[in-house]
Amino acid sequence: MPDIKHFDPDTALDRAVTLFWQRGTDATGIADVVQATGLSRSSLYATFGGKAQLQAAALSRYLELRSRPVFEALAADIRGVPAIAAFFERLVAARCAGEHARWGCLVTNTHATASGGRPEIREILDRHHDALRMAMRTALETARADGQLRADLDVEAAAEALTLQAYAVNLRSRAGAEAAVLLAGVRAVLDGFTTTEER
Amino acid sequence: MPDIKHFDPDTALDRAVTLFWQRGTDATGIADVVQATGLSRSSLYATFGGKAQLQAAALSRYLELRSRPVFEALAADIRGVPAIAAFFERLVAARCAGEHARWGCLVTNTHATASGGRPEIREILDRHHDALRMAMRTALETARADGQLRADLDVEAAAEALTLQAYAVNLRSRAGAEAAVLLAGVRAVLDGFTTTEER
DNA sequence: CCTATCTTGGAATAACCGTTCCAAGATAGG
DNA sequence: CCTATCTTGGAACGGTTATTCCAAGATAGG
Repeated sequence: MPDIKHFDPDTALDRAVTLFWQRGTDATGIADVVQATGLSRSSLYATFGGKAQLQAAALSRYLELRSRPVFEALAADIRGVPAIAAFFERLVAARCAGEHARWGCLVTNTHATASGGRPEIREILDRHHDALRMAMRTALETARADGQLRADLDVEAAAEALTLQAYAVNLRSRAGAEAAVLLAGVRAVLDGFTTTEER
Repeated sequence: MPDIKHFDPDTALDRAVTLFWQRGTDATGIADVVQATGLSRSSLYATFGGKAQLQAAALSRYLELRSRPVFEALAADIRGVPAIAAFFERLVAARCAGEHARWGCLVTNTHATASGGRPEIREILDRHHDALRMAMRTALETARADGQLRADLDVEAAAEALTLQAYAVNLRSRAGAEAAVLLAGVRAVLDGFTTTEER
């Protein structure tokens, strides 16, 4: 009996993700979302229920659609250290050039915002952090099994360090940092983890 | 002949710094600054000239008063790698406990905000980045002269890497990261830079 | 003491924020 | 085709935003 939605919620959510990602969540108004999606305020509120929930949904969708696949590719890459290097090369490239250049990472950006303190948002930030850290750990363990790593390296700590390094790359790229500089920094960390023979 | 100011501009600016640092610049309204400083809107605008300029002044003051002294202490510390380790230990301690716990770093936070794109703000961010990187480089060169570093370490790249690591510590601490985890990550990076005999 | 000149307090303003509401429109089962 | 039920467009709302303005007050040189 009832009417059905005249639009695709996921498509609309993707538009919101783009806005929040590029301009910043706090700087993006509902009016901007209305204009970008083409749908009305009524439909927006009926579907997502307010800006806070829309932000949480957008952040979660960014994590699952933008971050997760890359993390899974890293964890599945059996090359070890070269897999991690490739991850960072593609990360830096995406952050400094192309369609999303200088946008940073929506999750990383959210860390510094006021909304980053809300429990529901915080939970997504932690989920993102754990996902990346675990992927790094898997890649490092593969590298260890292949004898690519220093014997005394703490894999757990190294995974955390690389995850932190990725956050900083996201952050600094938004402020215009050069790709070569970011890559050199990442490589310095990675080189410190590998065996002398590997270098 | 004219009247003089009935307040100390620097004291008022410090109050603004505290607000921007804790709550976030975008989330802090002029009304909040008025209340925290105790002075009126007229005096605020006559002295600082609008929120954008107030933000730039506050960010610059944070850099000179909060960051710069710590950077200079790092550069002046002749211990080398232990000096860098001490820098990070105090950083993590300050970010996770005490008066400013979970506030992050005002400069780091600003990277992710919309205002971080404005040229005047961007210039301060770069100034901060260069200051920390140079301090790291000086400490690393001291360490190198003392034979504490791996022979093939690129000091320039290592300084960038440590600077990036500091940003990530600032960022993640605001989201509630544990001090021990952050320290372990930092130590993993630092251990990778030192000679095997030092470990 | 007087007056030119700045500072100060606080009201006023216009734009914008997220959110709500309701009449009109669209849909699909009966 | 009819109708119950949801969706949609768009106006409206109260609150907050940064900013401006002006009369009243304070200051210090003459």
